[in-house]
Amino acid sequence: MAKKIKRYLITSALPYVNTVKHLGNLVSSLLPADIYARYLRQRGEEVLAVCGTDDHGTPAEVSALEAGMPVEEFVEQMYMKQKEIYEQFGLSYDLFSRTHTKENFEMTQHLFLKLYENGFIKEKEIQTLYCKNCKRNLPDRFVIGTCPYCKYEHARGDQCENCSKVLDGVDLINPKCIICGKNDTEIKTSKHLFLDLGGLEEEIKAWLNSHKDWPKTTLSIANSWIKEGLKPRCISRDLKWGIPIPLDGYRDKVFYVWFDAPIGYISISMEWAKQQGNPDLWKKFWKDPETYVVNFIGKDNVPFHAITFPATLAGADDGFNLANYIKAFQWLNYEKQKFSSSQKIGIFTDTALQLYPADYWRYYIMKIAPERHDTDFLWTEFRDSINTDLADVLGNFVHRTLTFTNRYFSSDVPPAKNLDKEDKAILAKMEETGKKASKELQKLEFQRTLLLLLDFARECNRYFQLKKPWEDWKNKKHERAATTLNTCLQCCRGLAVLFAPFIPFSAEKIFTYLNLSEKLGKQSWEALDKRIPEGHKICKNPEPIFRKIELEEIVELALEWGGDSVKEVLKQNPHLQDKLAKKKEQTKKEKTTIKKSEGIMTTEQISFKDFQKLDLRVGTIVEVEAIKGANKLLKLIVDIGTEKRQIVAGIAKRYEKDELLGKQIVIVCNLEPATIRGVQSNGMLLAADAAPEISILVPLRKVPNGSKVR
RNA sequence: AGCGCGGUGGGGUAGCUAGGUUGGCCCACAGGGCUCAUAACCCUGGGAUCGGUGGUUCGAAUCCACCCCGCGCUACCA
Repeated sequence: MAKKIKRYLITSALPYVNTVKHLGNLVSSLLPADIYARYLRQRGEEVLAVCGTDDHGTPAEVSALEAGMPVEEFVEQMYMKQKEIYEQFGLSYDLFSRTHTKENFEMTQHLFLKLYENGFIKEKEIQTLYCKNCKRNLPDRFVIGTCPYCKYEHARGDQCENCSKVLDGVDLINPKCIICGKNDTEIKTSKHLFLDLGGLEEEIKAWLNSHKDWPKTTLSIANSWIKEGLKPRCISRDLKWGIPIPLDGYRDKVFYVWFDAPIGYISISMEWAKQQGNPDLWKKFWKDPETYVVNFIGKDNVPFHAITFPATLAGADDGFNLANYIKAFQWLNYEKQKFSSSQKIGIFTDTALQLYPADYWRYYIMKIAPERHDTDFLWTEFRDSINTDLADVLGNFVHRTLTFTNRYFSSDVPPAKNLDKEDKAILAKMEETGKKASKELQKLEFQRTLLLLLDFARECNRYFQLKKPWEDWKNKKHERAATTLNTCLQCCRGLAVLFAPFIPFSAEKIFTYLNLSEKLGKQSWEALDKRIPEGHKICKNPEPIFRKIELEEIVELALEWGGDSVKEVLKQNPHLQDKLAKKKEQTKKEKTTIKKSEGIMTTEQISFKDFQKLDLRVGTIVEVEAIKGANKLLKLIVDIGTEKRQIVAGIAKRYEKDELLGKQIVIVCNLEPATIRGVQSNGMLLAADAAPEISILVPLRKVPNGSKVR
């Protein structure tokens, strides 16, 4: 931190292109980067803030296949969509681009060749799978099959999620292509390229050690990688979608997505420079050591920003700046659950904008930003924060000041004469808040900054209340009331300046109502001694800045999108119960329809004979036991009449021992045995999979154990 | 199982890496005030054995040990 800072380069983790992102993605990298950038620009600093979509990798290809579109087109569309959403959120990047650009191709290939020249690229022959039917190589998750270790049948080509053993696609028993679902594969041997992280370990270690002030999240994850020792990582893939490898013998391969993605930060800066008409402009941000580089990321991204990307730059040895600060955020949960794109849990950025103004989201999620540990998005807290902090405290102070000025001083900023102790105190508090908050934000402490700002807003209300200008007016002490209101108007201006990075749209509104012509984006927190001149006309018809959120609204939203935090609210507000019941029914219906249309129903018919192959029988659960080392699995002993069967079921998350004991269930008796987590499973129970809910099928009436099911 | 994070009044949290006046803040709750304002704002109050046990210390929410509970990760999901 001792270095001289001339300018700032700010990066947000590049959002992956295949889906619309949720609030969790927003809070961990996109939004804080914007707030920081806005704050610095207000201070008059030279700032370059870049971001863009991460376009390559197999998930994009899979999504494109599902959508029935060429990858290129699909990715282009998703890029446009995401870009538009972020603009609506007020994210003020100097450029929001993507990684599928000419610039990124060039820079990625350039850095790779440097690494190659410097001896940090290793070649190794490995075996990979190829689907003869699709005529496609099957790296990583393009293939599933049975795990050779635990016999789990849906192990992926990179790892078995059941026993967590790291796999190679060729290890899988009965490997299947996920595109065509067929086992028409063959093993191919080919050479691949590896980034020799081990050779760069000392350099990375030293760099990490020189940054003890980084968030604990960043350091602990990075250090655990170091502790395990850095192994070579494969950076090539037998795919078409990606950046081609510029090396003989590898020209039919592309770079693995994690290699080219962070290089996007550089290439997007280059694109920006071109747009500025000065193609070399990016160099002062990336190559001048007096630039301060900050990465904003979620905790999953730490290895790439604290290990592999710096290793890439260090190994290329081409004068690129490494990050000076890596701000890693933990997870934002949604109503105590994990945000999940695949399971559609949580609020997504496009939906959010349809529900409430961007500033509402910006404010609340930064207020609860997971800076030190995971936090929860709760509808009830969302409403409380918006209503209390924004509407009551901030918005209402501004509104009462403006209204008073309009009514009693015919919209003129009244003169301030003979400032007393309290007048001076509140103005001093404003300047002090600016300085203190500035210090916090320079340390990237977002929540602490916000608390300081809010504290000042409360102080403003306290001041108004204490000075009672309405009383002064009635008692003909007009001059005194004038001084109070003048002071309040100065505070309104200060509040707008202070809150601007967090809620830019609303801050701008305040400036408009104050009828100020100066640029809000240029007002430094550390220069809050500027004053609106006496006699300045303010806007005549100010509206409340923030509309409050009704209780009913969030109850409905929680019902629609899920959320337990409103349960307590409902208990206390029985009149909302009816609404709940009706809505619930409706949602249920909708959900069922969705499931039906979404679920892939097979069109392939089977004969009755085929069906008869299944030996389904009723049994009673007589024993239940947790399986050590597995948090989803239970070992069940089921009495099926002729014998007691041991089966393993992945239901531990939803079922307790007591709920299961003595219940009759249906099991598949002639399923081939499997060993799961070291425990034999001789059959499978039937249950409806409505993730995350699991509902076990039971016979409606009691029947003898062993009864056949058909 | 390993790793990470957490367990603070009814809810949400700060503090805890540098241990020391009455454990801070927001919401909710109770009482009061005010009426300029979006039924807002202001004041006062009740309420916590700081997950448990043991230890270090003159002194621990804060350090150490063990244990219990929750969550997450171990997958290129922020």
